[in-house]
Amino acid sequence: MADLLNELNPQQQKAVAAPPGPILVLAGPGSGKTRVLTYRIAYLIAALNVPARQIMAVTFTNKAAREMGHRVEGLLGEKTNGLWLGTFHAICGRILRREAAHLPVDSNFVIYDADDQTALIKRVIQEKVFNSKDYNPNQVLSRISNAKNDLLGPEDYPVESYRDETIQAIYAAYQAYLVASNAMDFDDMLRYTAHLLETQPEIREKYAHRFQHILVDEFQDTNQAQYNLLYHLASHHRNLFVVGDEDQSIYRWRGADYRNVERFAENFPQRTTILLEQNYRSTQTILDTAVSVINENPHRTEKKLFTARGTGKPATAYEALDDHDEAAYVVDTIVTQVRQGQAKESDFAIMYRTNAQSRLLEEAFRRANMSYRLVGAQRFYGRREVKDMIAFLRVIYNPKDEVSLARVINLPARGIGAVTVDNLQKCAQGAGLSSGEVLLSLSDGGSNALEERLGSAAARLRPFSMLLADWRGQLDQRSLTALFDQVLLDTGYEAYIKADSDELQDRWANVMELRGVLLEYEALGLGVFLEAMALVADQDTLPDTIDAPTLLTLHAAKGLEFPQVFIVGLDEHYLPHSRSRDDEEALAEERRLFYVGITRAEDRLYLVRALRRRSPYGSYENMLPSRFLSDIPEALLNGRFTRENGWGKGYDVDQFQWDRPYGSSTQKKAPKPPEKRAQRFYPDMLVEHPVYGEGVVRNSRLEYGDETVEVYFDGLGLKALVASLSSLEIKET
DNA sequence: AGCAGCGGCCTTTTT
DNA sequence: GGCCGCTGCT
Repeated sequence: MADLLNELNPQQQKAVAAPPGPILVLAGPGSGKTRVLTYRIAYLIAALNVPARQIMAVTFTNKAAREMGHRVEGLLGEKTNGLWLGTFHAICGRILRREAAHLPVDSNFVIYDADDQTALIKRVIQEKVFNSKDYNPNQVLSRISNAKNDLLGPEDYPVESYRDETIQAIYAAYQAYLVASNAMDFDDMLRYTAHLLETQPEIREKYAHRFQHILVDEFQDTNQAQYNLLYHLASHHRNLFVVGDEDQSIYRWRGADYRNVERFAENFPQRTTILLEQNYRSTQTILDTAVSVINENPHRTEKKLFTARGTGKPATAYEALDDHDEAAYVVDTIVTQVRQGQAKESDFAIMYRTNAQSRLLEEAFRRANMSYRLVGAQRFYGRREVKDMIAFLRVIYNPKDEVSLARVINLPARGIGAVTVDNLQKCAQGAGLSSGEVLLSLSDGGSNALEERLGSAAARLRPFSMLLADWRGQLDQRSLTALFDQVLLDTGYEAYIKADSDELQDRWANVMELRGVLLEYEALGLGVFLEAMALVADQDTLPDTIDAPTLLTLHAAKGLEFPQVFIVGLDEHYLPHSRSRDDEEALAEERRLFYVGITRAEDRLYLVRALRRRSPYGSYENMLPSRFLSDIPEALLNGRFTRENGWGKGYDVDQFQWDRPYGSSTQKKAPKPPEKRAQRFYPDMLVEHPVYGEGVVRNSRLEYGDETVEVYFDGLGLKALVASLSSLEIKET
């Protein structure tokens, strides 16, 4: 074990070998946070002989958990049986299923994801609210989510207005539906666990005694519920080892509160605080760039970040003509370096503020015939066909699941329309049952009363009710994949999904891929499979084996590192995002997001913006450079950013329709005149540009009343030019 | 009941 | 530009 400590710097050693007790590690980016956590776990097991089963380590992503597990096993040279290592939600799931007797749901509860929540809240709003149009489902959900993160139930929901009263009523009904569906959402998992530990002393004692040591990663991003449950879990041994960095707190919108760091200091006055300031990841120039950005944030304890990695190259500043050009620049830079053998594809990451920004990049990569890894954005599990099949399995597993039942009851269409569904739901409500239970009882012809109440709906529902009962009967008799195949067969889902012509056969391939995943859970059972489906995000399933650049949001980039990093979309309204414009705290968080992005880079950083880009609503808009760019000293940049948009037009905030609350249509944009211009440029034409010189047209398209021409210039690569503005001359056709 | 066509509305980030 | 929900036709 002694040699284990030798691999660490003095500060890291101090943290890893700290005597038991509350420990707060404040760690700058790239300072070996994960390393400290893994070594600490190994140290506890190997040096202090703490049984692995008495250690709990909490991370924010499954990927981080998995990695940490591997690393600990690597250090110890053996399996760590009994160690509780996982995300907050996974660990809560484990506790909640064991302690379901104390919950309003049973241990077969299902977890509702964002889509399920939206479906349910829409239904509640429709049913409960007179002027349902005034209540945006996502807004209401976020209010409910905030309340839950603060451990407030419907009855505690703060009411200051009539609108609040309505939201409170929606919250109450939403919660009642969840319970009736034997379901909970992500926030409930934390809230129920915190509540259990707080109100059930024997449960609290059980876990607080068991877990001698609790370790937490990304502590700055914990919310109130998470803090509370940690506090209770650590209430007996008080060995709480937390690692965090307030400058990397980027989940405030999800209830995260970096003041939990202060709270920790207050609740555990005898804590040890350790600072990790040496960076092992980036060049000094990259660190300086990051610091110049983050230093502008108020109320933070300044850290001196230093590295032994040398000065390095200044960040490249690139100002693209438009968003197409931006994507072309990124791909081109990567292609050039790869071709010249200076780098390999997987060295690169491209980061952006919103998922939607990946589209143009993906297209550019595809055009260049280069593969890429796209993190998140519901790549697989968000697909309709995948969610459909999971919904079937969920209803079979838990027939009370109203949201999943509503999704599949008429899928593919089997003559059960809105009226029939409505009848079923009313009947169920009248009988104090769930819709699924009514269906099951219908299938065995048990209750005449129910049948009578259903009336004509009974006949329409019977075939599906028989199917459902049949599937349920098979649940314990046959393998999961056999059941899956049976559902496909009975529903004719294959023909249905293949009939959807526009997306080729991909959809069916996804269904089969899901079947492949299910195969891995044969031994573990449907419940484990469904929980994994709910809690395992797409980014956790990415094969990191392929040699390709990674596309990801700035949020998803936290905790990762790459030799070369592009941060694109460095324009006002994107970073900082326009939704944060009027809120100082939110703006500070946008800045931290930028900081997180910069500090992912090991060797090279590219800061990219575009003079004009497509707004979320379709039209093209002139952009202003991100305010954060002006905080970076020019000496740290190779290249520079203009201070105004490049189109001579004055910048006018009001031209951004996505800034204005919808509904206030005072300045409805005049529809663009459908000015039809003839296309002048075609692929392979030889053209001359006053600045770039001679080039070959790769592609050209008419859009938004103008012609966008992609021209390949020797030595410069691909440029996207706007024909009417760039005085391109045709030299040869 | 189901489908096509249309208009309004919307997009931040994720376990 | 794209989704979703509504409407009106079959």
